[in-house]
Amino acid sequence: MRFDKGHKAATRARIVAVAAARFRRDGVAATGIAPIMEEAGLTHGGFYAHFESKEALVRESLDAALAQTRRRQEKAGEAGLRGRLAHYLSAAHRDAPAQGCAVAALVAEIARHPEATRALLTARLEAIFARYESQLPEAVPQAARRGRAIAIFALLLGALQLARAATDAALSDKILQSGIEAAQSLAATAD
Amino acid sequence: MRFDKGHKAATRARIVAVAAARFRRDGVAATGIAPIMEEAGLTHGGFYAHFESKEALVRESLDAALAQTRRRQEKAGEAGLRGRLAHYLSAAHRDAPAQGCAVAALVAEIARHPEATRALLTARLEAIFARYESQLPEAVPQAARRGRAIAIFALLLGALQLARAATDAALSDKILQSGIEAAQSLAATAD
DNA sequence: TGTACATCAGTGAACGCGCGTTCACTGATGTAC
DNA sequence: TGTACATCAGTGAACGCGCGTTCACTGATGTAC
Repeated sequence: MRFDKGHKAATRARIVAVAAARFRRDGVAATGIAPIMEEAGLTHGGFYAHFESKEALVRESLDAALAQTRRRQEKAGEAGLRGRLAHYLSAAHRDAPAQGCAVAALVAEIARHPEATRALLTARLEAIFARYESQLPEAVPQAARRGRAIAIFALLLGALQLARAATDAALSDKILQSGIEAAQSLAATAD
Repeated sequence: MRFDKGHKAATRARIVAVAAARFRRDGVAATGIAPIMEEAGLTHGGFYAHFESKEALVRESLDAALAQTRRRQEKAGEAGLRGRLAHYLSAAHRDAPAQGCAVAALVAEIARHPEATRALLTARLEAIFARYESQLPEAVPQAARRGRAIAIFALLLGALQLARAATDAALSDKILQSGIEAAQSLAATAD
């Protein structure tokens, strides 16, 4: 069969979207090419017409996932850093890893991936840090801003992971809440 | 052949030690039974005389890894919380995940594991939080102590993961340093 | 207008490989008689 | 003291399965003549 112009690009985008969700939900190593292609409505043989390797798909879908959550975070962050923190450490975010922050879901696994994938993540991290930094109150002095932004993001990411792993619901909620409070404290402290 | 009394227990401990290192270094999903057994000097067929399943080994080695690093952290923490933070976010810890904190290496992956494994991790997290809480300065009021301890650990864990993923050495060092400073700030703030 | 051919996204079978798990067997030693 | 047997940690081959990757092929449409 012959296809519409733009058909292949649409298929490719569908594969990336499926992969972005499944990698975050199940991890990269635990997710096969065949199940991804099947969920995209295709047979697995066609994969290599779109991507050079599984690792190339990892990079594409990591990028897509981060762009997706960035848009959502920007919206939540319109009301300031406080809204951004509450959004990141919400029960909804904890309970929907497939649609959530790819850094929280995959950073430890990607640290073991090839240089190219780690380099892409590093570039995206720089942008994330810059966004958090720009929302810090003016009272935080220039020299401390970048470090503070990094620490706040590390805290959010760690707390989200802990909250996801905990089997005790009360503890999980407590972790989220403690994370928000501590992040606010870090943002507000001037020294 | 017949073996010494205690031989089987020694073999079992060797398997657990190898697994504890490899799981932290490569992740659970990316580590096979056969390579673990081979590194322990055995053939893979004997595995099920020692463990009910791979998942049982995951639990045993998670426990062993946490007990090992706990001992090391206790030593670093003798000089107080400050020593503990510096030890956790040291370049040495970042560069040796196989011998480091199992929570930082595996929490996201374990969040996707069966209930029994997550429950074990949850119990160990409670103990970790309690240890951090006990080292907070007395100035931190009672009602805030537990949340503060949780947030500090989340911050350390997130910063260590970010530092491990970053390909830029200067950024990686900056992440560690920012984590230490922010954790100290969280520990010291009384409000 | 009608025929022949080129295009190319997707199919489906196959490649070698490692996975977790099972199981019949080995063989050195200890125990029973 | 000497023989027969029980023990059991570890071996090695095999199970079915899914992995990432390759490739000859399909078949509907567009283009050339």
